[in-house]
Amino acid sequence: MMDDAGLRARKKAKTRRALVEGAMRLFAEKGFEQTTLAEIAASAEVSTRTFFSYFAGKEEVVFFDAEERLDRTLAIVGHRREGESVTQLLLRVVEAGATWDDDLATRLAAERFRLVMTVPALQARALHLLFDSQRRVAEALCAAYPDELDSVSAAAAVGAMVGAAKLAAVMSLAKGEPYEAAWKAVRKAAQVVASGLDSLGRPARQPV
Amino acid sequence: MMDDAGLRARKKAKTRRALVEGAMRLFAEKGFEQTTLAEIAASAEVSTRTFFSYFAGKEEVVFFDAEERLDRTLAIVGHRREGESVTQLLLRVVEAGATWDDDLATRLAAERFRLVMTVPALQARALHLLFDSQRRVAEALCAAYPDELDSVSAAAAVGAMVGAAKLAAVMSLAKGEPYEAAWKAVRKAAQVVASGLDSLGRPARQPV
DNA sequence: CAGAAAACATCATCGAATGCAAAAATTCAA
DNA sequence: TTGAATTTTTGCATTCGATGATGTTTTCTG
Repeated sequence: MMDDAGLRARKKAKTRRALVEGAMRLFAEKGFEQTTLAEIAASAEVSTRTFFSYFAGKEEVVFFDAEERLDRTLAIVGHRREGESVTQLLLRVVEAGATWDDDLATRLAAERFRLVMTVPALQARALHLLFDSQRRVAEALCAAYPDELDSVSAAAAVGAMVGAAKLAAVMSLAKGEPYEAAWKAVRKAAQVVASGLDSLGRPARQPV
Repeated sequence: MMDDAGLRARKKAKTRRALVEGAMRLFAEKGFEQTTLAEIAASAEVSTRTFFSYFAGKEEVVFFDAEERLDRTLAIVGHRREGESVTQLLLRVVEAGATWDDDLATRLAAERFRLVMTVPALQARALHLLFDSQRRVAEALCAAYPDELDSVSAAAAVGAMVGAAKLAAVMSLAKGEPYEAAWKAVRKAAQVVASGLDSLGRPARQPV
């Protein structure tokens, strides 16, 4: 249907935004599980019943931009550069994970991260979303390199890269290190995976 | 406290077992979300309230042996063999994931797998458990190779290996391949990670 | 057997989630 | 502009998972 014209669509987008902002504010103020759906709905001036026509559940609000981000990642994989290797492409995907061009997402990034790290239900939801994304990315990668990758190799590549990046980031941040250090850890992890675990004990290869 | 003697402990173990078996049977018969806690509790002849003193929630029943399996994995990492490389140890851990020595777990393995693949809530829970396990394993690995690994490298290694194995297994099974093929895919994925992603697709290519 | 401790049941409550039908808002065509 | 047609919102009822409080039964210890 029409994408942005129409009062209806605009109002819908506005309500969605209001729900996200209201919910995130409440989560920050009084905690995720302490915030009830009734309160979230009230903060956007809709009924609790209406909430569920925007989000499937309380957790979904926190990941309001997940679909959009996945689409962008799939686009990167789908339009791979000429002569680019699988590894190079995946490193570029990891790198792209750092960029935000969405207002709302940028503003809420820190609070979202804090929530995901502290609320078990959100942690589980985040991992599930990430997992589904990996599957999609692996399929796209397989399609992008039809002559070089079978589906299992593609899955292994994506799983390894994302798995390493994820765990490296979490371990770094769990030690209380700042964002910058965490990103450095992610890049290092990606490099290790790219060049093989066997390179771990040995002197580091020349970084890219 | 005493470990296994005592009527109390035996009865508790028996009840726990009854809850697991009853729940899994009901899940198989009528589906996970169609089964209520009241029914599960009734199948083991306890009150619904008592159920929660055995499991934190309906999903936990399905992963009744998670803790035990993690402990065994940590034991492997903790007692690494003389001269064994990080990669070799991790490959051995992956391999050990295939072994079951628990009656109950063996009998319920197929149904459990089917459930996890089809029920979103269980998928999320499984990923969360796996993630927490990875953190613990990464820490253990770091402790086992204090001279060769920092915590980020250990995290990257574990994340890469587990991530690759997981995604490879799921992709394989999603294609309808049998267990044996899935395990082959897991081993292949582990090998790819061990030798580096760059080894994918192009047999003879200079490292980055 | 008596007292302590653990496990359990009963009762009550809260919140998330869903189905349903009525009401309101928006679109579109005449 | 008016009046359907369609979409969105809402209120209500209900189901179910989860938790707390409290008293009772069962098991353990001496």
